[in-house]
Amino acid sequence: MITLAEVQAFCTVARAASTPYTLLQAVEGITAAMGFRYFALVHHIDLLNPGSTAVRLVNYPRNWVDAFEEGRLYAADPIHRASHTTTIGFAWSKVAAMISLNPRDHAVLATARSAGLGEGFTIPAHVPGEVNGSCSFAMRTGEELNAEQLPLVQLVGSFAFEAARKIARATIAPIAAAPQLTERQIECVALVAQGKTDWEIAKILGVGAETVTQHLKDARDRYGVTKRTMLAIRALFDGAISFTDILR
Amino acid sequence: MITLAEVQAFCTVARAASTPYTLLQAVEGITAAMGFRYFALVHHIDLLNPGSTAVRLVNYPRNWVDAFEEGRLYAADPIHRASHTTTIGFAWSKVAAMISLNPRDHAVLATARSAGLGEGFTIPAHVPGEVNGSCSFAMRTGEELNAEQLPLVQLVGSFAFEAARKIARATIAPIAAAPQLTERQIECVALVAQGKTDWEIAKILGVGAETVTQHLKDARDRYGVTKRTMLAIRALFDGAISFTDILR
DNA sequence: CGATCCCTCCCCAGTTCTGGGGATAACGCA
DNA sequence: TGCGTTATCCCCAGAACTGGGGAGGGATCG
Repeated sequence: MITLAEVQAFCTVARAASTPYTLLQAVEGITAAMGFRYFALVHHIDLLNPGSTAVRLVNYPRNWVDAFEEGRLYAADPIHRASHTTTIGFAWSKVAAMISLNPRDHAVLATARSAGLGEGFTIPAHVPGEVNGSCSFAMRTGEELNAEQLPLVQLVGSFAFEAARKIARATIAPIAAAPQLTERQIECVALVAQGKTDWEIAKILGVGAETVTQHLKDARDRYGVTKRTMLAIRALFDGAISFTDILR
Repeated sequence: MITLAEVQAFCTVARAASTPYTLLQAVEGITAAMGFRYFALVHHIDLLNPGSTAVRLVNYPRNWVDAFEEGRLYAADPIHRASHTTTIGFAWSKVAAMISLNPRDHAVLATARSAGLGEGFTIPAHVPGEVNGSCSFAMRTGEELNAEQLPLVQLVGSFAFEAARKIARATIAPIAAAPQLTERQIECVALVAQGKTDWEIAKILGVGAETVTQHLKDARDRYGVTKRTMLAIRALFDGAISFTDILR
């Protein structure tokens, strides 16, 4: 049984880790200390740039990893799918109650079992605008989870993922400084992000359609982009608008 | 100083709570036990929107809540914005290092302080396809956080939010079940998010422009949207694409 | 006072999207 | 074998966007 003090120590180490290798060692250590055999700290795919900035620390059995990649299971993996429906960790044995499993899912789970993966616990990690991720810990086939310590396992998973995320993010070049939009421009951009046309935005704001067109023209200029889609995404990225503004 | 056992007890109670009131009482109790005075367990949505059934358990000072709603600060609240950039809890004093604060943000924070809200700690909660949420705990002005116990506070926040989410799930309309796009569709959407035209995307993918148009047509259909801007933002929100795919 | 910024409105030409309607071929699944 | 899904290509008409140009009024600031 792991203690809170050990978790806090791991937290400190993880937070200070500046390379994947440092973090990997820390995760290996705490995985064993928690009584687990395997871990997988991953972003759920990055189809466009595989490997580049995506988080990926795994010590699963080799034959399972191979099967996973060969079968392109990352998008369909039921554990990953289940992790997209919750904010806290869950035991793999509870997955059937979280999502509906199709025959293919059962096949995936069976393959995992035959590769030596037993019961596991997965902590989801989502940030709007980032590929979904998760941190999983697993036993060998036949061993049982210690339900008592699962809250601590969840903490470890959260800290581990955030540490990996920070390391991955550090490798990304900073984007150009965010220009300041005027209030009116922000209102227009927020409505653009909702898929409104210039005419609709004009009605909503109570001004002429040409005025809206002009505000968006100016806003595009400030960001140095030529498409309203890019405008919306840049504004979203630097916080000029938020998902909260857009989706209801 | 709260103990792990107390957190686990709260976890059990929260998990079993079936009404907002039961949960509210549990949260009130643990808030005090952790040495906090205030809590806010909320979905980040338009609070004034009538008929909204989102999570909302708050005991912040009355005058702050009023100012918050009157000024429609929920969308711009820097604490909420900061919570959209991380997977783990953070102290409010660290917000300036997480996002860039504009004059309006400083005004919001000043208003909060003058309403009696001191230092606080916020645990983000995001599920793909659902509105963002968070669980915050705050002290009175002048009191200090106990850094030692923040990991436990984070656990409490996570469990509390998930419990509230479960209670509200029956009544919350998800933004829409996140549809699964095909690989090709995702590639097209990612390039759309970069501001590329159909013709440019066609060149990049080495297919005809009509094919790209068709993929985007299909993708829009799956999300039930009519504009490519909305398509890009929805795909971004539920993790089909990410900012790192888009911005260099 | 002039300079600068913001909001408002207008015109125009060309490009790009969007929503209809088609079609063919490959693949896996039942 | 047939059925569904995916990827590829095609046509068209109308709506929407984009990048030029210009102009007036109000506010602020030095």
